[in-house]
Amino acid sequence: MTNKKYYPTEAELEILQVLWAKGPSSVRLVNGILNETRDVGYTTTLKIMQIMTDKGLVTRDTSSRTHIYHPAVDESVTQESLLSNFIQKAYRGSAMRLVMQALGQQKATPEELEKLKQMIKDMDEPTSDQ
Amino acid sequence: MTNKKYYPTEAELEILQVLWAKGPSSVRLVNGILNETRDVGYTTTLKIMQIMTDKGLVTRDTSSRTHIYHPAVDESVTQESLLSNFIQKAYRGSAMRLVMQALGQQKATPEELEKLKQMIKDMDEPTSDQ
DNA sequence: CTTAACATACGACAATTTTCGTAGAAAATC
DNA sequence: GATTTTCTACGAAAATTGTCGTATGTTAAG
Repeated sequence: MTNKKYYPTEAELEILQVLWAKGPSSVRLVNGILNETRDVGYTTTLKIMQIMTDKGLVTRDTSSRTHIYHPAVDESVTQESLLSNFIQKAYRGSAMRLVMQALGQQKATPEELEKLKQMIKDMDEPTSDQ
Repeated sequence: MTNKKYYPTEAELEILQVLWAKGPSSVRLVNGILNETRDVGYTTTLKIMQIMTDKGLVTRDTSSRTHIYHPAVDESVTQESLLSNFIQKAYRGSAMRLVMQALGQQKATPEELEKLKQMIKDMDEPTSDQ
């Protein structure tokens, strides 16, 4: 069932994170990494990755016996899509409120702060305005 | 089953949003508001609110026939808890990346921008540091 | 008083997601 | 070449969440 647009489920997202971080990988490798943080059976991971193939979230190279899975959706695009859904559900659409809370929750590196300042400056003085 | 700490599910969160916005309310009122945006049966809403009572997400005044439900968890606390979970799941813990994307996604009012600048200033020059 | 409207309780079904056992083929090891 | 290991495929159970029908009682209307 290709074509439709899917939100990854939680387990699927976990797998996508691995693929985004490590690049194209086998089921065994992905399962190994998942098991660093929690117990998951090998066939469980396999099954979910097969489902993800059906959904079009990943593609796979089946030319050798051990299939190699590639992420088929972009990390940023997926994150933004999940984010806008999350903002709706948890913050009734107020992205700013989320930003404030997120800022309060974590320390930023000097580089990040610099980038932040720049973004805010840009929002403050719109370059393409009339 | 009181005592344990629960993440509200999506449907539960929707109901909490109503209670946070409108204050203590009856099932009928909550269901009415939910039906402004989607179809939900009355007993569906009732059932979920009963479950929420068991979980301790709401309390209820049963002194009159029509029970009045009160939110039992704080909006900000709940949001922050959901947020930190979301940052883990979707951003591998990088709150800053989420902030950047959220900022790019929405316009801010001048007041919000001002508050943002202030927050960043505070992060930049920690007041209580040695 | 009888009937209709409205409330809660509860059980069970449905949909979605996660889990894993088992079968069978291919590869590696002994 | 026999055995063990390592794959994929697949079906089906388990867990979670959302849905609603039905029973039953209470209040309001006729």
